[in-house]
Amino acid sequence: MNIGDAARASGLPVKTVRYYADIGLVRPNGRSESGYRNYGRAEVSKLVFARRARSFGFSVEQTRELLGLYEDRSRSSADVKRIARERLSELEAKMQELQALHDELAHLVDACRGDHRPDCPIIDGFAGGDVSR
Amino acid sequence: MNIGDAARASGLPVKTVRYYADIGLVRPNGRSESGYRNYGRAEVSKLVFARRARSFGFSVEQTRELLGLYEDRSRSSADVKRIARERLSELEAKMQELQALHDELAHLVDACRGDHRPDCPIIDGFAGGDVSR
DNA sequence: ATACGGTCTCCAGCAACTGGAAAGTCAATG
DNA sequence: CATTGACTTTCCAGTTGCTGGAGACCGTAT
Repeated sequence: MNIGDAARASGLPVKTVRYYADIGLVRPNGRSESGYRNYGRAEVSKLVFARRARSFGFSVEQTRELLGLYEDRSRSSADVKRIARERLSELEAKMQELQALHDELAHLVDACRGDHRPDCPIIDGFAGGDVSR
Repeated sequence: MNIGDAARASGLPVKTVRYYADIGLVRPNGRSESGYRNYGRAEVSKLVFARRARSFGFSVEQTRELLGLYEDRSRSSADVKRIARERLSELEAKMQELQALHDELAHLVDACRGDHRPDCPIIDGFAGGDVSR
């Protein structure tokens, strides 16, 4: 599997897959005779996982840590569990914020009549939003 | 309200609030005699909104567009509604992906015994993940 | 009056890509 | 078998969105 196929399969741009190979986040399986990077199923899974993690604001280093669990079978599973739990609670917080943003926008769309009057309530709706972190 | 208070209220670093002022994303209400930026309730709401939008991968320009709706009362509300709807469906897609990432991790934590054996199923769980964008 | 924390501007650096150039690879077609 | 065109390689520069630090000014409190 060449880089282009891996990119398509993982939903990442080729450039990014190459970049991840360069920084050692997701290394290819190996190289072909002519120097082409080879990717297999496992690598594509890691790329998908990385894409998801990155898209929710986990840094490359945090993503590397999670992917590290994938690789390092000598790590104790209690350790693995602890790290995964930490990330899980971060994810849950993120989900709440995402819900808040969604609801805010949905409410505003709802309240807006959708005609051509310039006093769309979307404008005023923002002011009352939740201010907590 | 000085920049520090606005930062605290919005959950953003002072540096970032200043940066947003510099690029005109969220401008302060005005300046004090001595040049201090002034922020009010409306500006803080915009900062919160901007923080949320940014934290879910909306670019500064997309965020600016959404905040622009807030400002530009001369824009037709149909236009406003259309843009907001587009963003809403993006948000819903993001929520699904976030749920998938969460479930993946939660399942793995569940399956992991949490003892010190090195063959924690978290490792194997990754390989079977969803590969769609 | 002096200490302190907050604020100002400016400038440099970082993270994570992203785009473009120049050259090599590979499969298919004339 | 030559050549076309898509794909890949490396390298390097540019972009986005902050982030840290220096040096100076502001504002309140002892």
